[in-house]
Amino acid sequence: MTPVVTKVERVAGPVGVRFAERRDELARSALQTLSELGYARTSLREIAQNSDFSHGVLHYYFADKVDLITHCVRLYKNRCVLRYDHITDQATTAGEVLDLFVEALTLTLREDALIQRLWYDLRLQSLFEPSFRSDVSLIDRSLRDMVWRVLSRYAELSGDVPAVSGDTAYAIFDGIFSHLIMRQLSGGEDLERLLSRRVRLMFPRLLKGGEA
Amino acid sequence: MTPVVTKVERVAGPVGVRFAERRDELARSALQTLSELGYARTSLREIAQNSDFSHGVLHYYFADKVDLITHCVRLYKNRCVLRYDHITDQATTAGEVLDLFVEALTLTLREDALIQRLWYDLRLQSLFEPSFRSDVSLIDRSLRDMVWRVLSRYAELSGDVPAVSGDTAYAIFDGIFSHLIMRQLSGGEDLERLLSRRVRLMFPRLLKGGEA
DNA sequence: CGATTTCCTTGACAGTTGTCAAGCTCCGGC
DNA sequence: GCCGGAGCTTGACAACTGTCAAGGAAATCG
Repeated sequence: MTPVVTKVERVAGPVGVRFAERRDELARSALQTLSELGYARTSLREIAQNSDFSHGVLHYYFADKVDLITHCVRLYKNRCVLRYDHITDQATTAGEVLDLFVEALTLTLREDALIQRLWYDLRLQSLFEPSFRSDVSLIDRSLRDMVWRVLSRYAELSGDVPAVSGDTAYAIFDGIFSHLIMRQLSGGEDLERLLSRRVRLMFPRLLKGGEA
Repeated sequence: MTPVVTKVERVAGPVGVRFAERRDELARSALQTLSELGYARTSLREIAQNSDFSHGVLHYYFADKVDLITHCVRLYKNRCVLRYDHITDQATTAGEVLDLFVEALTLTLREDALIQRLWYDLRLQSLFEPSFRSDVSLIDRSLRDMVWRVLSRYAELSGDVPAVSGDTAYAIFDGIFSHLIMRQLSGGEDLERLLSRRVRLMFPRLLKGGEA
């Protein structure tokens, strides 16, 4: 649980900015705690305990629990999409697209497995708690678009055309990736190699390949 | 929440059997409540309220909450695998395998979406709560094997060979199916058609297709 | 029929939860 | 330098949680 107890220092800047920055800081801390314990097991008091503040602060900066978690989800989104943004711009060959995509996925698998698990958790919770739904489905769409951009670019540089829709492609890679995340968190080994193999195997199979 | 308040009637048979049957009955009722509210929002009292019994009974038949939910998961497994068992035996052509598989998936999408959502929920919870892990991963393996049997049979009847491992095939169809379940529960329309299209599109692409 | 086991209800417990209000501390402006 | 308010802590609340024990009802068996 790693309770980091540093000195609370008041940040500079106008009131509105300070408020927004504390919100972000608290949400980042909450994101950490949530990713370790999961939605069902995380209380506001636990979140506060793992931050530099006491539990009352959370209601000074957030209206209620839903407000906080919603803000966490929004924060996650920014971090998440960032890692995949450069791929389509930077790559000049189909192989390069694939390499960069695999590299980005590998990095996420290696370093952000807990956050990823939390994303799967919150996405599911949004099916029970409609308050989260709009924020979650916004992220979901942006992930789908990311996958679609990558696949489209890969197809384009291969002189081909995708054989599946963006939704389908996203669902497929989401399935492959989430299963590897789950295996990793269950103590699996050598999953980065599996990830690379599976993604590289699937990409060419998602193109039309000249056939009607 | 549909609280069904019927008369409690004592079942016949020897003590051991009666005990097991009450356990199943309570677990089935719990399964219903869990699938409506989700793991995080379901309490033992809520489960009891939606059954014909009072909340004390649960501790007469189950050691604790984990014991109950574990039993729920086991019950789910039996119901789940049943629907896909006949496919590989019954089908005599590749097209028939595909038809029966799509039909079974469609039925689950249409009638068991809530239970399916619960399965995804509990599978994720098992990543936080190791007590569930062994039961969950047992079901996960049996689902993977089911998908693998279907794909293998499809390949065999096509005079071909699968191009992907059982894990990969399961991950892909799990991704496709779970995304459709989520969309359905978010109020999506015409998803059975999408399901059929996507599964039929993917099957031939998961075969070697004569190439090395 | 009476006694005993089985089954179930009720009520209570200690702990936890989200929420909020009273009040403290300390910075920034007058 | 002092005062107002922003920022934070503390403590309290009602509701809810899993768990358990005492005891009643009902069926079974001698």
